Amino acid sequence: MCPAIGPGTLGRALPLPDSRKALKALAMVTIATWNINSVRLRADQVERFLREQAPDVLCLQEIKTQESTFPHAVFEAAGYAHRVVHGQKGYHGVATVSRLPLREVSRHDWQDNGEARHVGVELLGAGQGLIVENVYIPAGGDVADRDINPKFGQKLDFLERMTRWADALDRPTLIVGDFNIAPLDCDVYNHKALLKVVSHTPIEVATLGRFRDAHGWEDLGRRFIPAPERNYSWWSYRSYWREKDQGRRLDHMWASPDLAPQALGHRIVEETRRWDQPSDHVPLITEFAL
DNA sequence: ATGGTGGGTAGCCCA
Repeated sequence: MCPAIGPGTLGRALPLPDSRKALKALAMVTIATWNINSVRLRADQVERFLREQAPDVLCLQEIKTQESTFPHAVFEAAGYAHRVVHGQKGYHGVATVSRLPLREVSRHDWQDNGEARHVGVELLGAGQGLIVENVYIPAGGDVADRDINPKFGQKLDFLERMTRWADALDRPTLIVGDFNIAPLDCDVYNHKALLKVVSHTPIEVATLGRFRDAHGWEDLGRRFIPAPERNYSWWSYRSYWREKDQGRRLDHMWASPDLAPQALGHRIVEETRRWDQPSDHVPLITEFAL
């Protein structure tokens, strides 16, 4: 008779799931974000960006169109066969396009007003299981007082709702997009001059800080380009601001604590701001080993 | 320091 082999003994001798995980090659995945300010007007610029930079995933904000008029053919021809579009006619709108398979997992409306400002996806191929949240936080109007300017209050409320949501997240997550807030003193060209300017007011910075702390997000832009190095992502269209390099860091890529160690590099593609008829924002790209 | 730009849309709204 063969000696009995207990299943527990066998299990300890061959911990198969862990072994397979350790042997699996890491996938290099690059993810980009760009407020494009009309994807139809600048479809050729997006195509050029994809050709020159070749990110695996691109998160777009301010596409300014609905799903039915999104320039799908341009992305299809460029090899971005996987697309999730949360659009609306004329305003706002976000889309995530990818060379890797993905599926939509969230389509939040943090203001309950129908504005299309957030879409989340899960990667299914390389980088399988990673959640990529693509968000376009409201600009907030001109006056930093919610009693005078309801849009400013809506911006803060949007962030508070995202904060309660982020507190409960339990999967590796990257959140990217146009946050419309420059949080650090060195994220604007003149900290003191912008303290009362929407995008850099102390209450916005504090509210964004609570969102960060709710999940322990790591600001990849400042991990790879440490303060106080210049790190702008947006310049006004007005020529005298551009000429003086009066920019702000409004666009961000933040990693959850379990994802952050897998980020290998990060850069700003500032040259797009010098193309003809550019977006007022430039793209950011992060490379991960997943 | 400045909406004195730029986009969408259709008689202004949004950034």
